[in-house]
Amino acid sequence: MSKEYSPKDIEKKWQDIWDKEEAFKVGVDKTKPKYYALVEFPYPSGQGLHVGHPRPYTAMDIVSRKRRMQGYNVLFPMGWDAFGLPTENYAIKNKIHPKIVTKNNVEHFKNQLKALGYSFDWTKEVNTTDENYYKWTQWIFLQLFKKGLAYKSEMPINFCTSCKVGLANEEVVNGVCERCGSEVIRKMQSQWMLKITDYADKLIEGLDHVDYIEKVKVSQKNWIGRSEGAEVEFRIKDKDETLLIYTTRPDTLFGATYMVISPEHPLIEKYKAEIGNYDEIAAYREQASKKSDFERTELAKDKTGVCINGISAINPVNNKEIPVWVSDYVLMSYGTGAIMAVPAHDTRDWDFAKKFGLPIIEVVAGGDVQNEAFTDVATGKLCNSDFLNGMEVKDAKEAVTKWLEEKGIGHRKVNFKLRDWVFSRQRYWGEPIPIVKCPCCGYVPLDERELPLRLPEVESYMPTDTGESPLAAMRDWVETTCPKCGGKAERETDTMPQWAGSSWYFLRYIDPDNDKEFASKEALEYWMPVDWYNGGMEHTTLHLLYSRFWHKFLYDQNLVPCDEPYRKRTSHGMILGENGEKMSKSRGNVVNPDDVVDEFGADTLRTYEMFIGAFDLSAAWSMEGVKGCRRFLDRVWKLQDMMTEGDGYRSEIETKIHQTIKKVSNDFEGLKFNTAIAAMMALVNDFYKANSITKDEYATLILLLNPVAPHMTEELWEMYFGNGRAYQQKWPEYDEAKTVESTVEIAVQINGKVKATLMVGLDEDEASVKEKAHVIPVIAELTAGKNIVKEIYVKGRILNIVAKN
RNA sequence: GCCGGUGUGGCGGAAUGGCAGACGCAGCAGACUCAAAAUCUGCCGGGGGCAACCUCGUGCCGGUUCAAGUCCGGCCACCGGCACCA
Repeated sequence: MSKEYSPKDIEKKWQDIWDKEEAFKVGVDKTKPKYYALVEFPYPSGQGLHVGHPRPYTAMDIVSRKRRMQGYNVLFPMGWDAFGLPTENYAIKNKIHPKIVTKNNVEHFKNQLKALGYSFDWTKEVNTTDENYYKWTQWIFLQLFKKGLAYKSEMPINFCTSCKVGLANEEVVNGVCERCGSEVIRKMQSQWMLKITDYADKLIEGLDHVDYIEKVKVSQKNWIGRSEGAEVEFRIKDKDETLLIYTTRPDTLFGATYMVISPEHPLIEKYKAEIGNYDEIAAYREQASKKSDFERTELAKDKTGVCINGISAINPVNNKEIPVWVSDYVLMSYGTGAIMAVPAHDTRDWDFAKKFGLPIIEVVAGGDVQNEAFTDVATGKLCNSDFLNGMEVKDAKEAVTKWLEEKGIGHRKVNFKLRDWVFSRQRYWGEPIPIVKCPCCGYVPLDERELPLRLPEVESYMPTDTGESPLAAMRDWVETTCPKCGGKAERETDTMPQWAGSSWYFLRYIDPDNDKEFASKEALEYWMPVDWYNGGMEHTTLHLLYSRFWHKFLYDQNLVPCDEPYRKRTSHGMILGENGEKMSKSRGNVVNPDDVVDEFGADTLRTYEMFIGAFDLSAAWSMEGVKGCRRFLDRVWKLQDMMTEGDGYRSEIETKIHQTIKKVSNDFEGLKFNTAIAAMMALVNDFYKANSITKDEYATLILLLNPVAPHMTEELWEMYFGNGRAYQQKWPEYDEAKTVESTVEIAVQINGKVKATLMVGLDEDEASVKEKAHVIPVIAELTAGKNIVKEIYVKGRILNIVAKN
């Protein structure tokens, strides 16, 4: 009898061996095909590894290990996205430098990851908070600045009235501060912005050339929100003034019965003197600006507004005079901040018109516009629209746009929902922005040779009362000289957002110790693009979009060899608590991976997380399920007691083995780890039924299972096969011809219902199969005296006899 | 409101339009044991029948097809994201 399977004895042993042998260290090797597998690097929080982390890591570890066995040179790196708020908050609370907090957390995380046996190349480890790393983050920022893609702008920020700090959008939950629950107001502040909107079209277009799961593509496209329409000028009556609007429905121009401008629209101030009810409008604007995000969403349905007295506009298509209103449902930040309102064919305009008794004119026939806005553009023809009458919406849109362009009162225009990226944070624990503000020269970049611009030691990490970064209090750091004129100047005190470091980390992995460039050309040429990147859906419109933007910019500067960074992108589902709810301390349903490893072993945790369900869907944790996976590994372990003297695959199980190799190989690539493991379980069950396994059969099983349960399979390999390590072996191959049985059981149906089964040769001809089927007593009986209308034979699967009375 | 996803046994979940429920969990029975646990073996959707079998069954209603969990049309429920984007 073999000794008992004891993960505790085995797992540490192999982790140490892999370390010592530098088993997964890679370099540029042009004799082999390269494969770059990437998982999102974690934020090293104080809580340590969550049971959700191992799911994507194990998945990509499996792919990496399999690819190595298939002869690829695989880069599978790991690092730390370590700047960020929780660390800073922890530092404030406990008066420990964030650097120390980060160091401790990273150490803890790394130990946990090592205990799970991942085949990361730890020589490529990066940490976004290392000077030698953020030096290059700053360097890329300077390139963006030099190309005019980084600029400073007055922007409203989210300001917590209680904490007195600026908050990122993600930190505002339902209009209140995520940390203290106090009201969040908008406050104007000068912010660094990145012009991601310049890349809006490229970011959409690039999606056509990459293999991302559809969900991700759709989300990114929706987020960028491209729309095609026209800008149209409306004359203001009795003034040498026009009001420019944006519309996606120029075809409905004849239905515009009033106009609406946003409360912040400059027109109001410009004609202050002529507006009869200026005070009323100013009061409305004041009220609108005070609305918190929470109120804005809550009150979204209830339209408010004020008509501007003394100002009216002329609809350019029919010269009709129409009123101009002010309402906060028109946003200054989109389009031109002014719209033409077509209540018959836009639900928001319809709501507004109904509330204020404005006329509703139908211009696309097909609905009942007095009762409901008719917004269907697919059906319906134009009416009440002069030269557009009778046209389809699409044709009318084109015709009227041409007409506007000819008359010089309008033109085609593409708009995006995507806004420029607010890149400033009034925080300590982030990359300092390498810019100096000089009273003579304006914003001046640091000389690249000055990088990295290090974070200074500060007394307090607390943001100041004014909402400035704690760096602002460091006068001796702030006060500097202008790199351009040498005069007195001040450093920028805002830092970069957490998304900065993660926007290019996959490039640094390639050549992490390079002090001349962020990575060498040669290494970039060899490794890029990332072949497969797996990460969370929650990063689709943030990290994933930001990093594509940076990468496209670097490509345009000739600094990287390809325009899209990731060839393939997949996403994993969340791991929920046993009760099906999101794991959280307050719900008391958190599972600690360390405990699972301790009780069952890392291989069991890995197997379970892959077996738990479809990889892209969320799945609830089950301790009973974990036990089942441990049982499976125990059964594989104990197969050693059933080993027979013979080698090769025995004929009675050969087909099953070839089928299993095929299924496991394909399922690993298709992220169907649960069915791959199920197939191996089924094979193991067969060995138990036979109560025997040959050496070669065992070897194949061990290698197939190696990517999932690397420690146990290495141990077994060493015990029985010895020749090198399991991870160094060739991935098992299957013979397509041997994956099919020569005789198969088919179902014989009558009128679609199974009545019997029949063994036939796979290549047996149809006539012979039919003949055999009709001899079956049940079939003969049921078809007796009936008219056989037709018989359908699907090779090796089914014979359906359609019989009628 | 818009976009996306998911609905299959007691549970997690399998099924290129071709025998629904693979594999696992739980449960039941047997073997081993003084006994229990562990392990091994077998059974395991509902209803009916002594039985061989019959019959119903993949959220709901309809359709296409020799054949539908799968395709089409119309709903419902739950989960996630976005949200006055003209």
